[in-house]
Amino acid sequence: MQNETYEPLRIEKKWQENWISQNKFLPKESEKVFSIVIPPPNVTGSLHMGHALEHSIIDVITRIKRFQGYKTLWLPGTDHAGIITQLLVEKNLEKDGISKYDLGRENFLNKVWDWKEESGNTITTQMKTLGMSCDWSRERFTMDEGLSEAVKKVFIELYEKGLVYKGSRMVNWDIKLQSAVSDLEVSSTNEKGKLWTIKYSVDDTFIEIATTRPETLLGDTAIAVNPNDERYKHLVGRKALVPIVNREVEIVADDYVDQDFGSGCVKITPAHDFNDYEIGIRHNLESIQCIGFDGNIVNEEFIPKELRGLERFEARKAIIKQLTDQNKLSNIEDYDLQIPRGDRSKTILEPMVSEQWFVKTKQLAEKAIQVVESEEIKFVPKNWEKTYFEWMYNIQDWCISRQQWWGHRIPAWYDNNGKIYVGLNEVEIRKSNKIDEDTILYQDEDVLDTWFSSALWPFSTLGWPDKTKDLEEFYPTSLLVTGFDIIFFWVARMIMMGMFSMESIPFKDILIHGLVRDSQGRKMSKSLGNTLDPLELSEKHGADALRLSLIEKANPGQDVPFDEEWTIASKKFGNKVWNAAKFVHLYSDEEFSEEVIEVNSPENIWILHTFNSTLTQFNESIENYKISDAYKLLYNILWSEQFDWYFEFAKTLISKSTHSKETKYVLRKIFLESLKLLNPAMPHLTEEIWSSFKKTYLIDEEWPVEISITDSESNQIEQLKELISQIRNFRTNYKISNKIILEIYITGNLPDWFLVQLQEIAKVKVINSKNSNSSSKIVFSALNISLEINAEEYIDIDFELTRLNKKINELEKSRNISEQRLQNVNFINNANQELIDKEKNNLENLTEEIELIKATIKNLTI
RNA sequence: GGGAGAUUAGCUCAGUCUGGCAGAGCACUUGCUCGACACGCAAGGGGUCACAAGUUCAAAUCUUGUAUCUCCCACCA
Repeated sequence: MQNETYEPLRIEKKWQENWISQNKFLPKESEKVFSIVIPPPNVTGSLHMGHALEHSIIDVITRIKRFQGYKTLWLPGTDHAGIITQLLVEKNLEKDGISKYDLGRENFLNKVWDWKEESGNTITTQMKTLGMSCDWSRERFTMDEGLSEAVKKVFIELYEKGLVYKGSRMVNWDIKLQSAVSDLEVSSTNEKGKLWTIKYSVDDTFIEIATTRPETLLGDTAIAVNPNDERYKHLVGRKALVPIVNREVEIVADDYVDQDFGSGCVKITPAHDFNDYEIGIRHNLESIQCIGFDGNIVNEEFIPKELRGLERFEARKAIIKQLTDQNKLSNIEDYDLQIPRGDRSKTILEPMVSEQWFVKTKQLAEKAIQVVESEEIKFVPKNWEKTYFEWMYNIQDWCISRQQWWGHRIPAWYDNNGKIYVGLNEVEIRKSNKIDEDTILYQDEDVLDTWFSSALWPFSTLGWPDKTKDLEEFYPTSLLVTGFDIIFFWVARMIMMGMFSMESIPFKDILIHGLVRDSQGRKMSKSLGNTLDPLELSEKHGADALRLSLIEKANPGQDVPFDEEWTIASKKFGNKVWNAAKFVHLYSDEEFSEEVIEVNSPENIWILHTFNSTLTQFNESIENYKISDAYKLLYNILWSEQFDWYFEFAKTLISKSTHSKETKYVLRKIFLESLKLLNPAMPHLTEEIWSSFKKTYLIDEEWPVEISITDSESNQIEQLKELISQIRNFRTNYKISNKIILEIYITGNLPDWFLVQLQEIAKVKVINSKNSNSSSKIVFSALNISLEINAEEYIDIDFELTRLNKKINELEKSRNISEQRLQNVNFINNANQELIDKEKNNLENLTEEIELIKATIKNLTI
C-alpha cells in the first residue's frame, strides 16, 4: 500500500465480497450470545438516510459484539408492507389502464409477487454496498412460508383465547383504499374549514346547531344538550325536525355536550362520528348510514333524489344550498379544524360502522407494561418509557383486518349461515368441525394489518412455531434499534406478541435513535428537496465515510443533523488513517519483530497510557450506547494525540535514541489496536490496512484489552508539549522560519530524552547554562520548567510587551479569583481539603508564571 | 387540553445526574512543498452558557418562574 492513495471504492467492494464469501458474518460458536433482528424495511423500497443511520448503528454494535467474542447474529429481512406495495403496483398497472379488478385477486397478486421479485433485492443489495455485516443466509421476508405459518398460528391462538374477535364497530374508513385502517394510521391535520349553524325546527320554534360537516345531517338520529344547560332543559325529551330529510328525532341530555361551545346543541349522527356513535349506544339511538363506503351519499329512499349518489363533499355543497334556500342556515364562520387523513392515502377518512377483526389489547398490554416497569426491557434513552406507558395505559382494541389483497389472508372461513371457523386451512377446518364436502366454505376476503406480522418478527424469523435451534439460542434478542416513530406501531406490539406467543420478552434493550435531518435541522423531505441519497454519498466519498459521519452524531434519542460536509470530513479522516498506516509501515517494517518488548521511554509509556484510557472511555460510552461519544473521542485521540504528537515523538525515538526497537513495537501495537476500535465504524478501510500488516482478518480479531505498563504516567509529556507549543507560537508571532534553529538556555536538570525531543520537534538548540550575555530575554514556562531565549535579534519589543501584558492580565485575573477564594473563610471551612490543596497549588503556579513574565518584561525594557 | 425534549462559539453538539477558572468537530484568520498525509502541518481569533429571581463560599450545572422552538398524544360539534 506504500505507493497507493486512499480510494474507498476500490477497497470496499473487494472486502464486501470477500467477507460474505468467507462467511465472516455467520455466528461463531461461543457461550455468550448477541442477537439482533433488523427492523424490516419495505421489500420494494430503497435505502434512505434513515436506514443508513439505523443500519450503521446496528452494524457498529454488532461488529463490536463479534469482536468481544459473542456468538453474534444480525438477522436481515424485509417487510411486505401491504398497503404501500399494493398501491405501488396498482399505480403501475394504472399506467396501462388496468385496474386490479380487471385482473382479479389471483392475477393481481401474481403481479405483486413479480414486482417483489424484481425490486425486492434492491434494498439488501444497497445494504451490502454499505458493508452491513448481516447473516444473509438467514434473511427472511414477512410473507415467506414460515412467517405466514407463524401469522396464522398466532391469529388462531389469539382467537381461541378470545383475544381476537370479529365485530361491527366504528372504524376509520379510507375511501381511496376501500379499507379500514387502525387508529395509529390516522394523522390529524389542521385545516381551514367552516362552522355552519343550522336551524332545526322544534314544534313552531327552532334550535340552532353548529356543525362542521353538514352532510352528515342526513343520518342524524338525535339532538343532544348538556343536562345542566338551563336554556334547553325544557326541550329534553321533545322532538326536533332534521331539515332536508324531515326526520323527527329526540332531544337527549348528555354530559358530553359542552354548553359553551357553539349553541350548546349537538346533532348526533351515530353512523358517522366516533362520539356520536358512543352517544348513540348510551341513548339507544338508531344508526343511519348516509355516506356509503365509496364516499358517496347512499342511494336510499329517505335521501332526497337529487342528493343520492353525490360524492360526500359535493353533497355538502348541495345541502348548504338547500338550507340557504329554505332559510335554515343562520350563520357561517371560518373555522380551524382537525381533519383526519389516512397516513398512506392522504384522503380524508370517514368514520364508518363496519364488520372488522380486532385484537383485544387490554390483557396483552398488561404484561407488556409490566416487563418495561420491571426493567426487563429497557428503553434507551429512558424517557421514551413514558411515551410507551402513556399509550399502553390508554390502549384501544387494534383493528387488524384490511380490505386489501396483498398480505396475510385472514385464516377464517364462513359457511352459508355465516358461522365462523378459524383454522390453518380449509381441510383442517372441515376435519376438526366435521363439515362435509356439500357444505360450501368461503374464506374471509380480508388480509391482516402489515404490523400484525411485523409484531411477530423477533421470533417468527428464528423459526417459530417450530422449536428450532436458532429460536432457542437467539431468542430473546439482545437489542432492538429503531426510531421513535414506530414505538406504538411496532415496538409495543412486538412486546405484546412476544409475551403472548413466547411468554418472554422479545428483546432486552430498545435503543431509540433520532431522525436524520438536514444541516439546518429540518426534516428531510422530497417536497423540501433536501433529501440526500446514501448510495450517492457512499459512491462519492465511500461507505466508510458515510458510516462514520452518521455514527459520529448518533447518540441515543438524538436527531442527526446531516450535511455532505460531515461525510467529506470523515473521508478526510479515512485518508489520514490511511496515511498513518503508511507512516507506521515506513518507520516500523524494518527490523520489526512480533515479540513483546519492555517499554521504557516516557514517550512510549505516555502513548500506551493514552490508549488505555481511551479504550476505557470508549468501552464505557458503547456500554451506554453513546456511539457518537465513543467515535468522537477516538477521532480526536487518533488524530491529535497519536498521529500528530506521538508520531513526531516516534520519529525522534527511532532515529535519535536507543529506544528504536521498542518504539517500533509500540508504534505498530497501538496503531493496530486502534484499528480494532475504528473497524466497526469504518470496516473496509481498517480491514484493508490490517491486511497490509497481517495475514489474518481484522474481523476475526479480539477486542483490545488494556495494555499492561509497569511505569506510571508522568506529566512530563504534557509539559514538553506545552513548551513546544510556546516556542512555535513565538516563531509564528515573529515570523521566524522553521529552518532557523533557535538557541534556548536552560538551567537545572531536565532528562536527556526531554531535551532531545524538544530540540527535534521545536527546532531548537539547548544550551545548558545560564544566559548571561543578553538584555532581551523571553521565558517559556510550563509548570516548574522554564526556558530562556535571547530574543533581541527577533523581536519587536513593543509587540512583545503588549502580548506579555495581555497575558499577565489574564493570569492575574485568574490569580485574583484564586486568591479571593482562598481568603474566603467560608471556602476554607466548607470546601473539601483536596479542593483547597488544588487551589493552593494553582495559586502557586499562577504566581510563579506571572513572576516569570514580569521578569521577562523587565529584561525587555532595560 | 395533556405529555416529552431543547435553548452553550458562525454551524452541529459535549459538558448539567455528582456545583469548583467554558470544551470538541466543522467553518474562519495567518504562516508553512520540514520524506505518512495540502483530504495536510502549525499558530490564532471567536461565547452575558435564552431570561429573571433564589440556594450556595462558589451556579452553564441545583430550585422556582418566564420566554422561544421541536415533537408526540387527545372526539369539542
